[in-house]
Amino acid sequence: MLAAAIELFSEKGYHNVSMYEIAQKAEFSIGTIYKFFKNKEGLYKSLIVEQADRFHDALTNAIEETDDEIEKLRNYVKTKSKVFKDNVSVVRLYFAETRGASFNIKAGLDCEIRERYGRFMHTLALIFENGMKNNRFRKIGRPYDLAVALDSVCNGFLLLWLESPEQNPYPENPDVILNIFFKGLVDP
Amino acid sequence: MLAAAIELFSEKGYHNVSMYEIAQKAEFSIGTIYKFFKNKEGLYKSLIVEQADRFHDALTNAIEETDDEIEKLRNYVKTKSKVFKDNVSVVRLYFAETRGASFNIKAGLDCEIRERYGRFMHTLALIFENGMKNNRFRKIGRPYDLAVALDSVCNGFLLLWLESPEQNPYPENPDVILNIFFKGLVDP
DNA sequence: TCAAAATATGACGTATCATCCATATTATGA
DNA sequence: TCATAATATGGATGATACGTCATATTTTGA
Repeated sequence: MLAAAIELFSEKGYHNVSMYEIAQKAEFSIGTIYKFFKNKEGLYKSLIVEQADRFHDALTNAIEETDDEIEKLRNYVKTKSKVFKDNVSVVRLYFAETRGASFNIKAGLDCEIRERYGRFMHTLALIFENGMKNNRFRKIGRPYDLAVALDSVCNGFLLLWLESPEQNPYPENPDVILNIFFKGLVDP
Repeated sequence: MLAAAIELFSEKGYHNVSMYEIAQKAEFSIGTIYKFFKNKEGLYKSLIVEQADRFHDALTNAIEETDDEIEKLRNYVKTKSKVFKDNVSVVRLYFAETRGASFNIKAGLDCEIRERYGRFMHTLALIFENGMKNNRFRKIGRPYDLAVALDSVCNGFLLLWLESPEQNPYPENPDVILNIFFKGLVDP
């Protein structure tokens, strides 16, 4: 049932999907949906929160797999790629909620998702902070700024890939993305 | 009239704004709106395209103001900040259309806006390409990738700033962003 | 086997809106 | 000044869709 809703919301957007459509696709009746969810908004909300948590959990696990800061970042980029590629339809919704301005639901959802996203960003920032403390990284910016920057770049590439996967492949090698940060553009 | 629509769409989203509301705010009657625009979708479309063009024109001009590649990038970052700060409500819509998955309109608009965005991204990529040709920049990645990366980072910071302007100020100094690219994170 | 509980159904009440168009208002210019 | 053109208005209309609930179906267990 959630799967049907995800696919439809992802394809047409919250306001362009009717409960009738969802019921059809899920092979349930409308009434049954209302047994599981308070209303349409509740369905969407629980769907988004569940999926966002899945993403963040996977990313957090990837980071914690090793102690080496550079390897952590590599794992992060790789996992982000993998998880997103395996969940294309969810990614569209995830981006709509975390990156773009989501107008799907009047208010309230944004806060919850954004808060979780913010917490994860702090986890990411910690890698840069530690890397700077033990001199693996040069102090070229605030750790949180670097975390935002890295995540933004990954999202940028993922967005291109979403638009036209064959024309804009998400780099297989995480270093294509990381080198933008690791190697300076101008000579030191 | 466009101003009223922008504000409402930006605040509540396409589907949560009625023509009645727009008419009220614009101090016109509903019928008059239909004299100027074919329908609600037409209103939104012309509004978005016009604003996106304004943004891209301003950014293109900023880039063309100087011949120095580094200075071009500085102008880009600075102008992006300025234009966006002066048009907060529009930015939300612009992001929804170019960054997040826009579900406001069934189809067609995406293409037009995205295409313009893509064209601009090529302009930006040209700076990196030229900079590499004349050895101002090291060849740390494909020019187009670097353009996407820089734009994504700016967008990332702008998004934070949109969420809570006082807690996450968009860096006054463009080098805070550019140094992420200019200076390598790890020792060469 | 069958009655009672649990669950599923989908037609319907109600509300909202986009859009149209008959009418009213304003502008023009002779 | 007034007839005619141009423009503005907002109530009427029809379509869509959420959420309910009386009814139907299935499951349970005695």
